[in-house]
Amino acid sequence: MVAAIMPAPGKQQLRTQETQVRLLNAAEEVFVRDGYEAAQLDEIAARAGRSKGAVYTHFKSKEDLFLALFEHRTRSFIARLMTDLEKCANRKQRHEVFREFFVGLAADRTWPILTLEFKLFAIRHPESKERLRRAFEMSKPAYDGEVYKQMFGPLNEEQRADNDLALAALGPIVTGLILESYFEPKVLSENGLRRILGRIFDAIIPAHR
Amino acid sequence: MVAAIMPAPGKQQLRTQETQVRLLNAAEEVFVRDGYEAAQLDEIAARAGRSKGAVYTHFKSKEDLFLALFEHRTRSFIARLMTDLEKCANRKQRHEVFREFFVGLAADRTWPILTLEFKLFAIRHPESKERLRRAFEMSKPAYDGEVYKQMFGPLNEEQRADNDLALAALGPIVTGLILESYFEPKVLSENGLRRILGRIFDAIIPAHR
Amino acid sequence: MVAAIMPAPGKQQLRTQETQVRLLNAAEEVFVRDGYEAAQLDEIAARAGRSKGAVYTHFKSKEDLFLALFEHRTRSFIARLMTDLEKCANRKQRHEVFREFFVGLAADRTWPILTLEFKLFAIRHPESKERLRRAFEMSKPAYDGEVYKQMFGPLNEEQRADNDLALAALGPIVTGLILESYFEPKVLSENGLRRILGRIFDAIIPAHR
Amino acid sequence: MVAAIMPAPGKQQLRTQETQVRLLNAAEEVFVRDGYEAAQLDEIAARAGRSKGAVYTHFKSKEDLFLALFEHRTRSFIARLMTDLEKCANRKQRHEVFREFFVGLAADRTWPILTLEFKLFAIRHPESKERLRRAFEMSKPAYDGEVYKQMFGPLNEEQRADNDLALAALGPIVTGLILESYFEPKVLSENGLRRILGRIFDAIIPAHR
DNA sequence: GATGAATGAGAATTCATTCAT
DNA sequence: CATGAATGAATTCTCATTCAT
Repeated sequence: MVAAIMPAPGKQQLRTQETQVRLLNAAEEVFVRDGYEAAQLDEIAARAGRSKGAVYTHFKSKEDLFLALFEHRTRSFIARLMTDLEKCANRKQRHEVFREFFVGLAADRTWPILTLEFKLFAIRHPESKERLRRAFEMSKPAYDGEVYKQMFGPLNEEQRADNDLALAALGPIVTGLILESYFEPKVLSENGLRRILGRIFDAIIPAHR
Repeated sequence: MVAAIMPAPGKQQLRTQETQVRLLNAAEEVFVRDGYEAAQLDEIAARAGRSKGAVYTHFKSKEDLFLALFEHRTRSFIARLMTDLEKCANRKQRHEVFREFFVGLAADRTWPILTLEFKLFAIRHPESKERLRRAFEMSKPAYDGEVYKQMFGPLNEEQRADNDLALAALGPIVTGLILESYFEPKVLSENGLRRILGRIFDAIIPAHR
Repeated sequence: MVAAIMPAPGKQQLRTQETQVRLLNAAEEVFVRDGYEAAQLDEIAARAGRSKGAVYTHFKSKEDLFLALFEHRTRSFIARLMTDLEKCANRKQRHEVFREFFVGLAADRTWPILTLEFKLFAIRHPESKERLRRAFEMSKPAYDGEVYKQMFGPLNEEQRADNDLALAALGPIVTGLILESYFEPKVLSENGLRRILGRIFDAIIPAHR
Repeated sequence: MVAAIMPAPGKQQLRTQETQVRLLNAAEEVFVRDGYEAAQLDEIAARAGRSKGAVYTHFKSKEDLFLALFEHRTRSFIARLMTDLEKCANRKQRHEVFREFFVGLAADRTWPILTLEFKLFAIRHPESKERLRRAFEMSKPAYDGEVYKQMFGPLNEEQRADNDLALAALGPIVTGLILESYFEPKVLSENGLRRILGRIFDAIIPAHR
């Protein structure tokens, strides 16, 4: 949409854009693998096929890169979820799709671990509060407004509170379990993970009534 | 009982012991607050009222201190759980106590976050595999042998597998949720946390039959 | 000649090169004055008019800087000797020049002490064997091949062995005596040093036949 | 002789003395192997079967231990040489014994390397001048007075200067060559070392006239 | 005299960040 | 826009030295 009102990008701009994308992808790999603190800009740049300096052309600092990455991925994540939900014809289907979306998070640790790193960062860097808050707001819209109503129907106050609590718990539960499955794959295989996630989902998210 | 066969500790030994305890306590505070990477030995020493060098009298390195801390706390954790369970008269009580123990983890983020840091460390430092494995083994005995049988009664193979899966999931779930409640206390209050933990426990751990 | 086929070096490259040279010169001063262990990168950097970090841009470690310095100086040393020898018209002149080269080492302690430090380092850091060996090989070519024959003429096996022994002894003898003359300049003045070096040379290196 | 005027040492004193000896022996090993700077009091103490603290009961500092060691070994060295020389019946024999003593230094690197370390230390620690001077004086008496005359006979001024020069050179030459033979044993074997030392001795020390 | 816990002044090294080219 | 040399603050770890026991 932004592109629509802009002139076709020149070669320079394409390169710039490509660099951004490469840097973000490389950053994701490295931040997820090593954690925010241990991640080195050097390596991120190298993986992106760029030099350290290029990072600073595009991002103000390590922190900026990290937060930009999180914002970017959050946008995609939400967009994906919304797209999936919008395709649904009725509440039952939406419930089904949402459940599968949740259980399906077991398949790739990238997003959950990135989220984990982000929250640890947020807790430990209260200085950056403002931007963190904004980044975080971004991850919520799915639960507000129309979509919400369409998924859960009309709820009284208590039901609504319960539901919100459960929704807030879903992400963190995946994150905790993904980490565990990565730590002890034998005990918590991807399949086991899916099974337990399903059970939990069914226990805390009220089925389509 | 150990003390009975040992000579009264001299002043030297008392001081040594006190230093150890102080260092471990300080380390816990700092590692939990800042994470392994960002934690500074400097501050740990200062909080313990000792000099940087003293840390190295007692621990080989930052990593050694971290792992020693985890081992120490794991021992206490398991011991506490076992003690609680041993006081129980029957299976029903044991189930009750275990449930409360689990839900009660919501009260203090120290242990869950320490566990989280440990697992992140383990995943990211495969070099230390051997010691990590041993540290981790330490956290399991509660689920083996007598106690296990006394808690869950005789189980067929499938039930046993299911149960083990659920048990393995409990800790990570608390960790994920504690982190979230710390990150967004308004959405996930301690009380909300307890409620949702209870619901999850009941959903995945078979009730007393 | 090399310059002829290379593009004129940019300012960047010039500065880089200058930094290298400055660092090596500073390193030489400090390593020779203080010895490998006591030498501080801090001071080397300061003397070179650069920051500590700059050392690490050019060298992997203190050890790397030290060995690079030795390699560099060895190359110069050998090149100087070879140049001197190549100018000679006949064996007698070569013998003369070689003798003067040897005796002339008395004039500056830098090279002999650097050699001394290198050998002490080599003996005490067997881990670095491979690089040490290579560095050392570099100091030998003068004694092989053409030049050798041109200097000493045809030798039978025993003569050759004797000659090699004597050649191997020359350097260490200078080193030992330079150190002594530095330690006790009154007893072993530069002049005395030259005199005794001459006598030793004449005793162990067969004169022009 | 000192013992003669002292009461028989009590057990305490014996232990004290043993500790001293053990510490000096351990110090010698470690200083020779690692050099002054890299030598660790910890290891010296451990090798002596004592604790770090014990070193400080007997010596004021690392430097003190090092210098005490050098003084001690110098005394022994001189004593050994003097004893050997005193047994001789005539000048020719003395010359012979002295030559063998010199050449025989090839057999053990301990003393030459200790001397080397001492001289490097002296050059690099001019603060300790006074004590260093005294330690060094200790190593000269053999060349003064009676023994000297008995060895070399009456010399005119020039001969005397020449002789002193040569004598001053002997030690440093051994040191340089020992180090080399340790660095490159294949090129400079112990035997080669002896041969070359012999040649040099004969070239610079006037034969018995 | 001997011990070893504790100190604390460094040392090497790392790495985010800057900036001239 | 991209590079990478240079910076320098920060951090872990070392080790001679002290001192209460």
